[in-house]
Amino acid sequence: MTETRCADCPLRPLPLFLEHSTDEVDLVQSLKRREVRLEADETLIHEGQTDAPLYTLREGWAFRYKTLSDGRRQILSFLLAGDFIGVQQKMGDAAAHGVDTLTPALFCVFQRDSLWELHRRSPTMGFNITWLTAHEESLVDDTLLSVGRRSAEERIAMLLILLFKRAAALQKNDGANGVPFPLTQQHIADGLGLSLVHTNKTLRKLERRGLHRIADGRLFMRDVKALARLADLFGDGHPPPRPLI
Amino acid sequence: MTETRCADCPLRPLPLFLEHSTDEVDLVQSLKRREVRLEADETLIHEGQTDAPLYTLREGWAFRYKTLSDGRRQILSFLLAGDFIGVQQKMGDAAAHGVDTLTPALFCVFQRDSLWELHRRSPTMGFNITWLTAHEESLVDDTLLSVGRRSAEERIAMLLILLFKRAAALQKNDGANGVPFPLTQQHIADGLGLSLVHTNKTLRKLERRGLHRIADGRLFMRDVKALARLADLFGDGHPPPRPLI
DNA sequence: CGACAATTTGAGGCGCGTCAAGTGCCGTGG
DNA sequence: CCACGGCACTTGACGCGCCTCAAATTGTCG
Repeated sequence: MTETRCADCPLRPLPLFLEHSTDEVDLVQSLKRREVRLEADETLIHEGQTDAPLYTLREGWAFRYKTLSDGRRQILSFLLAGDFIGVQQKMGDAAAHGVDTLTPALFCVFQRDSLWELHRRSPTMGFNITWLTAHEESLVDDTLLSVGRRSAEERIAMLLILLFKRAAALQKNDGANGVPFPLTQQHIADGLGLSLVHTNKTLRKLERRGLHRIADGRLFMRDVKALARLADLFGDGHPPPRPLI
Repeated sequence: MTETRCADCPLRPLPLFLEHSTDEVDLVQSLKRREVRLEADETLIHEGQTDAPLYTLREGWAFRYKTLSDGRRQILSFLLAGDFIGVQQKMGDAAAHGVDTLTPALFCVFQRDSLWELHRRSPTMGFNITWLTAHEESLVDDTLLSVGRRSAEERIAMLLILLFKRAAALQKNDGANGVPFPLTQQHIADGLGLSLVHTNKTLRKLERRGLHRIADGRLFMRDVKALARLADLFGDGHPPPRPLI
């Protein structure tokens, strides 16, 4: 099976992504080692694994998570095409979190020290990476605000809005026909610090009120205004990220 | 009042911090604009403020937070000497979170675009910054796990351990005589997604069990083992960060 | 000594967790 | 073809952890 060259990366044309010089693309190409393809519900990085490489997510959905020793799990963030994976742990260090797929997914693999190489050979790309990393943190900040201070209804409204925006930005039609939504209610619960049962009851309540609809693995927004009001979003949440490549 | 030169920065000798070439220190010095000194309970960055500069925290304690429109507040992370502030927002963007002081504090101020300048002129420092940023995120990850999945007792045990370690790393004596602890119970509550009242009751329970003691603005660890067991820390939590300069 | 903030404690209630069952939708195999 | 098991989703009953309300206590500073 032949691998995609970075120059032909299907993500590049998306309006979301930055333009890069051919030099920059060549640099990234030279650092890329291989690709990995996983099915849904497989794990890319085990919690506590050492020396995990760096990845970018090319296709599909995944998520980062941590678990306590008795099995309680917290999902830290959801990963969509274009996201960066694994910057968090310093070389030689144990991974602080696991990464599992939600759908079949394709990852580009980079050696751990190519992070340094990238900085050295292209400060521009290096700068973009720190910005991307900072943006990732601000997503976690948002989730922390939700989990710490929002009610179950508010948390779910927030999650739906944010995921819808991110997913819609990756497709042509701006989500008018809904967006793919591969999460189970268990994932939603673990992402929001709720129990499965309460998540179900709250989702149904919002759906019965006509705020949204989830069916056949797709999410449809029925009343974004009402959801945004619930989530206490004044403006429009976050501007979309501008990932590398 | 005369300002400290970076070469004489009192933080540099601490074992926690990386060594840097004189070139690197000179570079940082050239980017530094000025210093700001605040009292306790003042705000350095307002939520939603645009074009906030970059800061490093030289002395004192502070914290990052977000609030909902009805006043509910979530503290995202606590800031100690050596921490970096403000990488999160892209230039020209509104600050996604506020920053307040807990104690009198001293900040070094950098222009917003010196982040780019630093990357361009010293890839090494640029690399360190992305790593620092990633480390900051992993702290937030930890808090998110606590707030989402730990009980009140467990959350407080976790917070005490982590703050104790960070504070102890900044002083000579390894915390045998306690460490400074300027948080009020309201700060603890807002950092852990708890109410003030419940925070108080839980703190007292742990204190009566002899696990810790807070008095006169200092924190003493009485039974770290028990606290670590409560917090479900197998190893020793996180390795200390290696900030710039 | 009075004002005010931080801490402490009690009483009562609600949101969300846990337990338990049931439904619907597959995919597999007899 | 239907029986079957498994998984996601759904719903009800009940209990507990944490929230809210209220008030007292302590310490600090003018």
